[in-house]
This record gives sequence, C-alpha cells and structure tokens, in this order.
Amino acid sequence: MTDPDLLMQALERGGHRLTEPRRQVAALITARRGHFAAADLVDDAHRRGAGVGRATVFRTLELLADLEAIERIDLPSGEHAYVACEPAHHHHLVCSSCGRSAEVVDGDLAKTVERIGRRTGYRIDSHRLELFGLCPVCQRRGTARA
Amino acid sequence: MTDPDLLMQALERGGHRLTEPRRQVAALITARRGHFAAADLVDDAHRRGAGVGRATVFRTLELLADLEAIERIDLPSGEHAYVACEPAHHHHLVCSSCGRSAEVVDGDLAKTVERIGRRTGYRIDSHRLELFGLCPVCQRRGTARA
DNA sequence: GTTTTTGCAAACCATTTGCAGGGTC
DNA sequence: GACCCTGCAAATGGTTTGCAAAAAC
Repeated sequence: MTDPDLLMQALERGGHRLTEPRRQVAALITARRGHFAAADLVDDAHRRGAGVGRATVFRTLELLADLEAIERIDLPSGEHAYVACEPAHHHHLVCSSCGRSAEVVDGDLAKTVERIGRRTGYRIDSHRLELFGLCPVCQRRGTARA
Repeated sequence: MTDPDLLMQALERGGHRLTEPRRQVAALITARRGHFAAADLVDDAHRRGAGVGRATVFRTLELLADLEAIERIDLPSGEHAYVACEPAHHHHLVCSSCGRSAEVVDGDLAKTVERIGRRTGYRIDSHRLELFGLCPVCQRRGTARA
C-alpha cells in the first residue's frame, strides 16, 4: 500500500540516517496490510530472518510516528496499533475483521468540533475520530466481527 | 460528580454482587475529578488504608467499563485512563491541563459518520471521538499545556 | 450451601533503557 | 573521524491470572 521509500524519505527529511535496519522496518510496514502492533513487526522480522532487534523496531516506529509517516491508533480493545498513512490531518476507519484501514478526510467534522468548542467553552487543541466497522470486502465475505 | 450509588446500581443491574471492595472502588472513582488511571485508584486505596487489592481494582474497572458506567479513554500520550460517565452514547472532551472531562452529545457527528460510511462503503459499527484542549477554568488560569 | 469475589503473589506482556560495538555521513 | 544508530539483555511498568479463603445471595 505505502511505498517503503516514502517512509525512508520521511526519515531523510527529518534529518535521520538511512540505515539498513530502518529499511527493513520500512519494508515490513509496507508488507503489512491492515494495522499492526509493534510486536507483529518484531515477529515478522524474526520470521524473515531479518536481524532487526526489538528495540530498533520500537525506536523506528516511534520515529516514524513523530514524523507523521505512520499513525498510532488505539483499537477498541485498548491495544495500540499503527497504520501507514499520508502526512495530513485525517482519521482512520478500521475494519474490525481484516484490520485494513481507510483514511477519511476531515469534512464537516472540523465544523462540528468548532461548534462543540463554542458550546462548552473549551479551547479544543486536538481531536481524534476513530471509526470501526466492516470494510466492503469483508461485508461481502460475510465475515463475523472480531 | 458521579454518585457512587449509580455505579453500584449499574453493577446490580448487571447481575453482579454488591461487595464492600466494589463499594470502595465506586467511592474512589467518585472522589476523582478528572480522568484517572487504574494505578491512581490503587494508590488512593492504599493511601486511605482501604484494603482493596490491585487485582480487584482492575477487575472492577473492567466490569464497570463493560457495563458502560465508566468509559475507558486513550490519552494522546497513549496512556489508558477512565472517566465516569452517563450510560448513553457520547464523547469526551478532556482538559489537557487539569484532566477534567466534559461529556459531549453526539450532535451532527452521527450524520457525519453516516456520510463517511456511505462514501467509503464500510459498514460502520462504532466510532469514538476524543477531544483534547483546555477547559474554561484552566484557560483563565493561563495554565500551560501538559 | 452454592456461587461469586477477593487478595496475594507470581506470571505476563509490551515497551524502555544503558551501554559497547558498528555503520553512516 | 565524529556522531548517530543498533543490538542485546536487563529493567520497567502496567495488567492478568491461579488459587485458597471469605463474602454475598
């Protein structure tokens, strides 16, 4: 889905070094379809025999999240996961069956948020909308919800 | 803010036993102002000399969250926290300075979500909107963001 | 009296950190 | 060559679990 190069470019733009382990992690992320946990990548790495240490995976994910090349999301279960994404404000719509996620542009949500701010008197600095459901493919498959 | 009895009633409605430790936890939740982590309650309990075990706190929180008497939220930092709330669909607006949270009713968000579903073809089952900012009190205080 | 709940401590799991060696710019 | 990055393994911190005793219904 995402090109590993995009991730590497993000690192480069951020002034970080382009190392082999980071390339590995970028490739692993790209190979993933839906959302993934840090532990998934660690497993993938070991399975592929790629010598990428646990710590490096975590450090690289943190780096990429800071650069907004990937995003950290919270599943309804409370688990943390990551999804690759474009660097612009948006939200994620995650399929609860296959884990694949779609990006959703802000639309009129911004207006809604602004209205809420006015109504409550809060100065709203950030917001996060997370949507969960079944993607079209899984609906057709009649797959059960997780 | 919330009455401890409301929490106990939720337990009762769910067919759970009304025990002393659960009453303690309910009281501790009520005594809290903003959001809190499970660990906070454990500390509170020990500080008060109330004999409530760590495990019981976690189990009671999970129970109450399942009953929707409290809600589990995810802070921007990735930490998990809970807030007491009314049992109806709504969202939380959390103050990043004092941690206090306001409930926000759905408003036109429902329409937005429906539109997103139509546009993407996903069957959206649930959504979660989390808002972070400064509450009116903290704005007046000129408190810095965390 | 039966069934649920508790508390403890140990187990667990994800994530972080210190540090010496190695790679990148 | 200087500085950044990696890997390891150990530390950490939050959360869960097994089990016998205690409490609720």
